[in-house]
Amino acid sequence: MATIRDVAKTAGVSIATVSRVFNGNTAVNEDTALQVWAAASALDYWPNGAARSLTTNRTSTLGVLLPDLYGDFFSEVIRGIDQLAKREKYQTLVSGSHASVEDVLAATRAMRGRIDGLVMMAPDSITVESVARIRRRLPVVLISPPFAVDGCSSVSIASFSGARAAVAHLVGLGHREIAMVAGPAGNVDAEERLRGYRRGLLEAGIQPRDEFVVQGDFRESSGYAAAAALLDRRPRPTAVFAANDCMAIGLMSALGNAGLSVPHDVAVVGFDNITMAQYMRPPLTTVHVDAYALGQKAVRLMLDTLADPEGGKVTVQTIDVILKVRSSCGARPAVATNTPAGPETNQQR
Amino acid sequence: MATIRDVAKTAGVSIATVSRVFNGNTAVNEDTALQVWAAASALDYWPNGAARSLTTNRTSTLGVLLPDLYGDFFSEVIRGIDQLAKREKYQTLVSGSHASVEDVLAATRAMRGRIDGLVMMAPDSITVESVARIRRRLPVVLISPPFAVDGCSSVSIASFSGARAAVAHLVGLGHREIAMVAGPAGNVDAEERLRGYRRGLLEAGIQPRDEFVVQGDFRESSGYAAAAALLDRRPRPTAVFAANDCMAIGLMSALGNAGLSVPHDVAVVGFDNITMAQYMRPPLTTVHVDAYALGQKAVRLMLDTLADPEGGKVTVQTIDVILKVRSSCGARPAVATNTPAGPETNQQR
DNA sequence: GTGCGCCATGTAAACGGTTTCATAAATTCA
DNA sequence: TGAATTTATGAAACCGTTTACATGGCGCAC
Repeated sequence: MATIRDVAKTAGVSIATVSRVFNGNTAVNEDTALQVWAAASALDYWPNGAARSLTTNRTSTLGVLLPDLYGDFFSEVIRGIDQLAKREKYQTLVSGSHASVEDVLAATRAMRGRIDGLVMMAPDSITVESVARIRRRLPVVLISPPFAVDGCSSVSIASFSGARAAVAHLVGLGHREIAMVAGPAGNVDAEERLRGYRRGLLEAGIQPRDEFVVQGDFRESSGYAAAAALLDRRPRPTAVFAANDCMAIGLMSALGNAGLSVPHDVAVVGFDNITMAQYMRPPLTTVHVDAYALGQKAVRLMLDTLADPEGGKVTVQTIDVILKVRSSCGARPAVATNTPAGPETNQQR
Repeated sequence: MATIRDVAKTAGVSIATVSRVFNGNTAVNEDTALQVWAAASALDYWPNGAARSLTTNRTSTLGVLLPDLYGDFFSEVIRGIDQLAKREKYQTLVSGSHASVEDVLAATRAMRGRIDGLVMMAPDSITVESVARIRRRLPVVLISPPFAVDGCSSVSIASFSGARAAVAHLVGLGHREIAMVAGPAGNVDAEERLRGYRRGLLEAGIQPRDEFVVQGDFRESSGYAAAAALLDRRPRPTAVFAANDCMAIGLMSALGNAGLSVPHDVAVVGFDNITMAQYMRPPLTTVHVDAYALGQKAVRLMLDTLADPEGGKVTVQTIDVILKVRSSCGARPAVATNTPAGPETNQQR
């Protein structure tokens, strides 16, 4: 493995000159530079990243911490992060499945000295204190955080307004008995969506009932299970809003098995607009979340923080969501035409 | 930011002792160690990764290069990689969207000194020479490579046998006019699946016809477009094998729009078994590829390579695939019962 | 009681770069 | 032509670790 010294010797210059050629900020004689390039190329030399970050105190790497790497949603977030980071000449050190606070702290410790900043979607159980502690050593940007942290920019999903819009839409279609499959307790977005659901009802002059809210965990199986509970309720709900698409899909599956037709017997609305949503029969009406933009915005905020060291400028952003009306809510005929190719998806492989 | 020197001073020992405490391989007096831990914790100290890798020449980081980060398939590969890497105390430096050889070389350059090994799914246009050049400085494990490279272990998908099985299954259902929507030229898996398709036909005593093969690009829109071409053929195919699920989905969509029923008028079989496949109506018969296992195996091979430095033991593995029969092929009634919750999926959020 | 070995610890030299500062050569200007 | 300035380069310090080697104290056998 050739080092800067080897290149210097081959090119007949000092290591300082080689360094200057590779960094390009200080003037170097053109001929000299050419010789250095030639030597470097002959030896297949490229500066060692670790050594470089040791002196410069910069790594050109962003840490990314996610609770999971599973499924459409996170996959898109990562893609957004990776793409912008790459464009800005940053690498991404990714780590998934951090269930506990201890996990998160261990992961950030392991990253110490390897990253310039941390983009984090923390587990629900995270505490302000832990994040503040990480923030003391590193710029941190939070995705969908349960609380504000001094010095941390963050980007959230407009869960509240999305849920409210979903409910308002159902109300507009004539529904009064609207149930909800909620997400896991402690999860910010789950709670915001629940809050939005209640607000939506109130705004329509409908009193929310506790027995119309069934607790789920964002997974399909919990949506499936929720159906049984909801079908027992009297009066029986004529519409169900699920806190995410996976649960909505499980719910629809269970409703179908119970011999009920969606949306005729029960209307269903989800949240997230994962790729699958449009392929359901009937296609799922849902609240669209641009996960790719979410990832991109997080990186953008990180770059801002990095550019303005200790500037203390903290930005709190929200990703807007929009109701994507398909057939599962009954607004359009249940027998939908097949989606034409292209417009809604272009997944590869 | 506290350094090892600060800790040494606070604990009243030398930096060597602190280092020993943190590495735990050399004996240190228990009381001394306790003092060091106390000092470290008080100062919130943890060894700087860059400095450490500079001396040890190890980074505990694996580089991951993928052509894209989009969709179910890659998302699962990454998850498999991340999970095993994490368990083995490695971090993962991920980079997606590398379309050209130049891109790949630039990415590996940028990773120099930051990773111990590289797990790579190279773009189709990659050359043996480029990979060999990377291999000269780093352990490399290839995913689905178009060729063997000296010193590189690799893991491939059993595309050939999967395709053959898919065709055999269609033949078994009585089909003789079986068409194919092929993947992009130059892609190994696409070509292997085409080869398997042809072999499957020959084994059934059917002469493959070139006009029954329509070129696609793995994207849904190309599957959609392929339908028109195939419906013009005389005799008209009674079954179509698509080189991946996305194209199969596009194809089904187009067939539906053309007023044809799947599987009654045309049977369809895909490849990959992406999450969506089971939700199609009719649910898509496809060749299941365990992308998660693919990622895991790649890391396992990398760990082997790393453990046996210059041992030269090169392993070439294949991920077995298995035909997942659902309804789109006509083997089961097209009016499928809805999937019960859980068994086939458990996606979160 | 002397010598030997072992254990715990400290000293200092790497590791591969960047960057400050000094210096020599080349250029400008009066 | 000589001083002043600019330009190109080199020498050396430094970044935060690990680790080979040195050292000193202590227990043990003879």
